[in-house]
Amino acid sequence: MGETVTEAGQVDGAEPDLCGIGSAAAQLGVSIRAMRYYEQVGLLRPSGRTAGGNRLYSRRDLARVQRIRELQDLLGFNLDEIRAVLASEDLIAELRAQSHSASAHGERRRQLLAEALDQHIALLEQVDAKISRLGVFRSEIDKVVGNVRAALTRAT
Amino acid sequence: MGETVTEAGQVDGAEPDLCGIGSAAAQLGVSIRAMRYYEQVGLLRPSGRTAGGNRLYSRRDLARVQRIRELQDLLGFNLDEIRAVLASEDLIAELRAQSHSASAHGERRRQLLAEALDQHIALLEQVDAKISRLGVFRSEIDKVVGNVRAALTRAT
DNA sequence: TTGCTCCTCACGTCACGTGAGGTGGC
DNA sequence: TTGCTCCTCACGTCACGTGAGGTGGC
Repeated sequence: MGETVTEAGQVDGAEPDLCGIGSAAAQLGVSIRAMRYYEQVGLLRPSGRTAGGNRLYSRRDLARVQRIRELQDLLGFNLDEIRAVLASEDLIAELRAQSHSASAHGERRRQLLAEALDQHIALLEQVDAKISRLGVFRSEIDKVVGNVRAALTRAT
Repeated sequence: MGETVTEAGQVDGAEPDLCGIGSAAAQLGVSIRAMRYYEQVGLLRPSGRTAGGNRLYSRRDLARVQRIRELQDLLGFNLDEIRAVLASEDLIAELRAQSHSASAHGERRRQLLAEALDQHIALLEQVDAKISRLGVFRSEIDKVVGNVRAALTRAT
């Protein structure tokens, strides 16, 4: 891990806090294979590599993987759908980096922001729908639990 | 659909309200292939077949498929995990069918009920954990929406 | 030199999707 | 006879799991 970092793309030269694939996967609770697969399909790019070819991940990379897993686990999105969400988030971050006044095309910027807003509002609605369905499911299970508990007290 | 029903396993001879695989799949919003696959891996058994070999599903069969999809979509269970949950629910239904006093082994029955209760309480906890995670995720997305909205009002 | 972690193929698996070719009742 | 729905193989796909064989720094 003490190797020199190549192609980091870092602007400020101060310690970028990178870690290897094993440490990254352990911290996130995902498999090493999954990390490599996300890279293979173009969802994730490690911020650097060691001279020996080992992948190096920044905190932003780790946050990206976490977002991928949230969209998979909580909403059941496939990797193409996740790609679209991440593209929208990347766009927002990019538009925020260039200030409004500095941008040459203010109208184009406004339009892109509006699209990203719509996408995220749609996401919110999907989250709410899931929470609502889970509430219904919860009450079904709760009813079964109540019935079995009653049957048990009658049986003692 | 007007064919005679074989091997229905129905006790009371009155109209059992069976439907074909196409109608069943459409009602449930699942694919015909998925219905056949659940049968292939032993999760589902159509209540009957026509003389020509067409599958016939009862309301209980449809409810079973719905439960399979809930466990898949809402909790992300695989079919082995779902098999265990359904086995527990089947056991509860069976134990309820034979009344306590009629049962020869009351203690065995009590133990099986206790196990099924534990399983369903664990299920409840998993549902609650999912709802909680979704709440956190929701607030993250909500924050992004707020920020983008603010950027848009500044841009107008 | 010995472990340990990392690398790149590449085949296996789970839960289906998707034709291929054939049967059966209005 | 013509559609329509159903049937059984059987290969394809997505998101990885799992070795196979090799490299690289303490």
